[in-house]
Amino acid sequence: MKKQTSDYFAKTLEKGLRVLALFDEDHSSWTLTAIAEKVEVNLTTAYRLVNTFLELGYFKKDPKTKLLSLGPMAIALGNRLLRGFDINKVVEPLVDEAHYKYRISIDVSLFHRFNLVQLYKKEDSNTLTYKQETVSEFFYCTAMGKAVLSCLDAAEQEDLVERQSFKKMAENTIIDKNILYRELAEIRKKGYATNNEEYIKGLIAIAAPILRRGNNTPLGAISFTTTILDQTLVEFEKNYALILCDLARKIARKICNI
Amino acid sequence: MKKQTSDYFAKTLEKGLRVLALFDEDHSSWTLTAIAEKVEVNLTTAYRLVNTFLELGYFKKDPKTKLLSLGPMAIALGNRLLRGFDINKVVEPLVDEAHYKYRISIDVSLFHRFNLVQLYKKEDSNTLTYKQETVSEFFYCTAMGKAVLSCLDAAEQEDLVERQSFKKMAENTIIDKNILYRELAEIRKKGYATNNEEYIKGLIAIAAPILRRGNNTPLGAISFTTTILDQTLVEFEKNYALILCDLARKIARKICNI
DNA sequence: AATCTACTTACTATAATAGTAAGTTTAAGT
DNA sequence: ACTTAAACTTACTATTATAGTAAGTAGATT
Repeated sequence: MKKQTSDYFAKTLEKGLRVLALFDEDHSSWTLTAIAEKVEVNLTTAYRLVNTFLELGYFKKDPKTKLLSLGPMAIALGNRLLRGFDINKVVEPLVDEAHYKYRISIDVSLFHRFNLVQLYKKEDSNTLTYKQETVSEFFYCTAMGKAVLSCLDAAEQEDLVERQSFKKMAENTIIDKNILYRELAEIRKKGYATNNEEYIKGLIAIAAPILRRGNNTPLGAISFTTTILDQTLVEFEKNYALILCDLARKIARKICNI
Repeated sequence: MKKQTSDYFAKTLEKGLRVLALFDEDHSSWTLTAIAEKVEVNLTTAYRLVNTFLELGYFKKDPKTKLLSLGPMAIALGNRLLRGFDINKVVEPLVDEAHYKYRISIDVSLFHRFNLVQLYKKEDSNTLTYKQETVSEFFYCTAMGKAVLSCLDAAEQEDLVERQSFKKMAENTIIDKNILYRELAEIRKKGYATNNEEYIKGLIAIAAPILRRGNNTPLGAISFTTTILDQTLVEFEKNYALILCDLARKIARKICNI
């Protein structure tokens, strides 16, 4: 969080966006009270925001239950936002191609303000899957997170590591900073990171950083995911590590200018 | 446009949403001045809104050109909005299935406040395509528009017809209201509408209304689109009209409660 | 160097919003 | 059917955020 007390910051807009961001596939409807609580605004303020969304067609309200959910205009906006993002035009076809060729679950995220923001995801429909956060702060226990961490300079790396919760997510979660630092050094040499059931039991992944051209700072990361029911991590690495790193470089080359 | 002078309408939020909605695949970057003009706000106001989006990560700004484009948070929002809309969960698989089975371009839109808002689209990648608006007010010259018009009651139908511009979009565009009314009556009987190069030269389509259960008012429409390079309208109708109407009914059955 | 254009900042009157509190509706329990 | 509680809606104002004017700055172009 920054200052945001500047003369040039529209607070009402920020609150509105926070309301809008409450809605996702697991939370497709909300009560007014819940919105007011989550966004931390007065009930009347929440009412005004919600009413604005209703008037504009972004929300709809069940007349009986008063439950609020997204309306047609929200979809139109969602469509536009995804298509209006120039990177998507580049990343989508590359990811789709690899997905159809190798039949694996692929995920591309951008590194942004201490978060990994999901840009594009392609899942194999015949495999187990897991709920992916669109904005995640789990750098210490995910392949993508470690991939990004590994190629930050020392100061930034430490800064980000210090922000981690080091909560034990699964049996293999690394909760010792020193072990993590050692692994990060190795990842940097190898060029890609692994997730050996460190986030969710049974879930394994490999991920490579997508590097900015020139200064080699991480722009984001790409990961391949599967489960131990399908193959072992060793097999997975042997089969796909090269392809993964190659794809990461391809994407980096195409989106030099962000 | 409604009153919107109510105590319970957040004007700043509305303006912000108007700014956000400027971005789409054809307009992925804007100058501040252009935004101020389009949204019809003072330059300073535009600056404040834009700055808010920048602070929050929804926009990014090219430091050299000052051009504004969407940032990672906008993608995250786009993803959430599309996934948070419960109807999508129902419509997507049905449309995808039909698309893969018949290899045609399918478009599902919702009827909302005198507009058709695109909900989901699946295009055949090997055919010619056209720029599709996510929100369109062309009811008189599109198959989906006519499909929706055809099943409104007399008063609403007239209301909506009166709102049309009747601009000559292509050679076959219907610009005579009486001819349109006659065609709408026929469409109602047939159960689906056609577009015989009335919107864009070479583009043909068939569309069926998606009807609310119970009162039979139109909730939206579904269309199949192709070009005259691929088949004639007569062939297209013969091949797909039944499938189309069937799919419309299937979707209607699933989304009874919106 | 001069000029133009587009962006950024400063300042303040005005209009928008936050918050309190008082209605109102709806649902559930008696 | 009546009572109560919870959630939503509306009314009212002090306060604050925002709009708009205007001045200043940076970058590009001549």
